[in-house]
Amino acid sequence: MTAQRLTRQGRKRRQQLMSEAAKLFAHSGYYATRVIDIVKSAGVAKGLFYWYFENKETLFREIIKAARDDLRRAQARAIEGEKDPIKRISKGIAASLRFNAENEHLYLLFRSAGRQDRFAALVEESQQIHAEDTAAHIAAAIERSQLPPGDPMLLAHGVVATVFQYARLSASGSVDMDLDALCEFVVSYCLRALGASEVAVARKKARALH
Amino acid sequence: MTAQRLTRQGRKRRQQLMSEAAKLFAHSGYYATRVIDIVKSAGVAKGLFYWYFENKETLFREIIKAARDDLRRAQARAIEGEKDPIKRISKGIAASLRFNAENEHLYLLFRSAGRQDRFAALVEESQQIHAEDTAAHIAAAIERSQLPPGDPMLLAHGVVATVFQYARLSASGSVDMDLDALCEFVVSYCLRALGASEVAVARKKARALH
Amino acid sequence: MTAQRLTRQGRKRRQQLMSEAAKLFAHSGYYATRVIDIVKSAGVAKGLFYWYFENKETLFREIIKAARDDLRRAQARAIEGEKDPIKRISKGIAASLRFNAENEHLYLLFRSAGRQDRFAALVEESQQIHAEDTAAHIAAAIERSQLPPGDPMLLAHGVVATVFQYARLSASGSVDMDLDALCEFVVSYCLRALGASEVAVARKKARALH
Amino acid sequence: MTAQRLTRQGRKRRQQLMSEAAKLFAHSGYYATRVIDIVKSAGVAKGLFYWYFENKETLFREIIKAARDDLRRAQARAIEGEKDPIKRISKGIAASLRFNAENEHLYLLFRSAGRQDRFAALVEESQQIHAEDTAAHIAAAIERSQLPPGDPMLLAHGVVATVFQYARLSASGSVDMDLDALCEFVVSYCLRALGASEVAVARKKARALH
DNA sequence: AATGAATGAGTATTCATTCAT
DNA sequence: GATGAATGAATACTCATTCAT
Repeated sequence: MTAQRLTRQGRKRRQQLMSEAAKLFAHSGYYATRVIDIVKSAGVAKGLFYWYFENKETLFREIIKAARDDLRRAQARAIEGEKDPIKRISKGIAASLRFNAENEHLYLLFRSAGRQDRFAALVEESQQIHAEDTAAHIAAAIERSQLPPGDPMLLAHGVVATVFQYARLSASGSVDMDLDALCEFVVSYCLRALGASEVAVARKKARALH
Repeated sequence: MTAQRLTRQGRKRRQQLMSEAAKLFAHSGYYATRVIDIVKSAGVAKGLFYWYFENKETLFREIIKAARDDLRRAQARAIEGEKDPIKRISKGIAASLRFNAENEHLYLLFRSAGRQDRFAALVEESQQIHAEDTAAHIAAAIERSQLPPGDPMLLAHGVVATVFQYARLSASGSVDMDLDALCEFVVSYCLRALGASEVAVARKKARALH
Repeated sequence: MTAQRLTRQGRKRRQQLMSEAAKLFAHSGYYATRVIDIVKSAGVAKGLFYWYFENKETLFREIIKAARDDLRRAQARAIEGEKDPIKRISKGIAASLRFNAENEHLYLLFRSAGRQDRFAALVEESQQIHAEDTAAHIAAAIERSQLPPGDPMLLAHGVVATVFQYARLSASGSVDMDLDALCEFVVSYCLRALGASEVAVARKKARALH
Repeated sequence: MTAQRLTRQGRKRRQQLMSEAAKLFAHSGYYATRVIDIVKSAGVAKGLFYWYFENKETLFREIIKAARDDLRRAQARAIEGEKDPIKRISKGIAASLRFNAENEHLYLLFRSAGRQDRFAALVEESQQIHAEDTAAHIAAAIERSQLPPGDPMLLAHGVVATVFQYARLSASGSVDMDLDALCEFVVSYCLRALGASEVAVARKKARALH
């Protein structure tokens, strides 16, 4: 591979290779997917791979990052315009679950990455970003007393783990709920965990006292 | 390797190899740990590995299962004699966190396994077993109205994911709480998620009405 | 190795490897010939072997089959245009002996194969094909009363064994006849065994009676 | 292994190992039969093998020689007391076929040996011995004008090959004759090949002329 | 005699990467 | 841009043989 300016056809080819690779990585994991599998499924010769990519590892990282950004964008779109922090959290959770359902292979890819020690840092970093996004909303909610006091980042990590766990269960077919029901379940599970219901009860009580 | 009768020395050697292997697998992962690394770190010849184990993969699985069983035993010991379902859940969570803290390398090993596609099923299975253990207590708690109604397995999966997430954060040094504080935090987080606090509030209210 | 389109150079290289391998297998046998010996004697890197062949065993089988077909072709060429069954048998026998004399290494290869249990079936099969070729001529000769009645396949096996035995003796230098004399000897030996001379005598007698 | 005087039990054990080894070698061939297979099927530990035998190869040779001698003895017994050379040839052929039928595993062993380049000489030598036995009778028959003139060794090789070929076919189940019929067929096939029938015809004619 | 432990040389095969055309 | 050829380091696993007890 050389630093390069690609023609239109070149960009297309590169894109094609990435997309085939993503599928294969998602399905079989990093080690089990050989360079030759990728080029074969794109119908080109082995040597061409190195025209477009530096090596297998770099390609993998690139794919992972792209997947992560896609997910982030999906969340941003879902939250857009929503001001209430609790609702932002809820919508973000639902968007994650939906994204995973719709892009199962990106999700699998992400999981597969997390399974390779070489990429653990990358995934850790992604989860961190994710957690930070969530933590911001939690902090805002705490600020407005919609949630009881607590460390936003710490709580956010719990939420992220929960969402991923249920996305996994859903993808593996272990849960036979429809997507809407699952979203509703996970959202309320997380809100309870964050203490939203206690606050609601307390508020009611407070209001009653007046 | 062949079916065999081991002498005391043999059992010792086998044990030694397993333990060296566990450390290496935990530290470097399955692929990066070569058979030769294992025997070298035990100070014996290559061929001896195959006297005791069928192959690298089988050994790895064996180690994973042993680790899983160790964790389970630790939980069982912690819960022993405790009748109250909610307390069983709480003690189980704390035991898991403690076990991970004390046996960091077994924990890392477990994670490493989850990262290899070849062993995904094994880890999945372990998580399932784990979730079932937890689900039993949740069901009992619901039965006694200590928790609001819900699908025990579904809820259990959320708990398991949460516990593992925080064990991970703690192991990676991302949380600077001491172990006791962490246990307390995770326990209350999970109980809230399961709805324990709502029930408590409801009960209080009920009692107040009389 | 993967299904592939070979360039001219590729076909040439593949051919070269096969031919080097054939020599080595013939000389040292299957087990004693290592993949590295083959590539070394072709002056290429180890990995290239697996670009052209699936593995050592497959290559060996391929070579054996090629040798068998070569022999068959040599026989076919020798018989071509000959109508008389007895002469077809005779020419076939002579052609086999000549082929073995001229392609001693293919012959040795063939023997080497017969010596490996893994390939016994392959050689058995070849002998069968061989015997069938011969049996067809024997049947025709019986039909025309050039040979006394008998089971053609059964008789053919005797002929095949005899021919191979003498080819072996000749190759090992145990017989100090020239090739022509050997051919003559073996042909008449086999024809006698098939009963050709009795028939000839009977015919003479019959003619004498008229 | 050390030069040794064995106790009664020792001789028994050694015999047992040889017999198990013979079966395994016959069934799977030299390379495919591992030392461990031998000791296992005798129910003893690996190390014991080297108490009784120098190594695998030596054992194999020993077994081969024993098998060859058994066959020779069987032939000698069959011929014993028979004075007529032609009948000695016939009885020898029949005895060989019968021996192979009755001791299929020794026969297979012998074949297996012939298939290994390391033992080719051993088998060649055995065939030579065999051929010499037969050649002696052929020479005697020629002497008495029971067979037409010819090189006895050369002819004997043809007979040996034929006998082995049919023994093989019979063992592999390719011929569905009973043993007696097969003996009769092979005997007359060989006698024809040696020219016995021509001589008989010539004699008849000669007698007629008087 | 007998056992099970230990050795280590030997070999096939894989696969990312580079090269020549 | 594209192809197929070529490289070679890396690694799991086998098995005859020897050793200590």
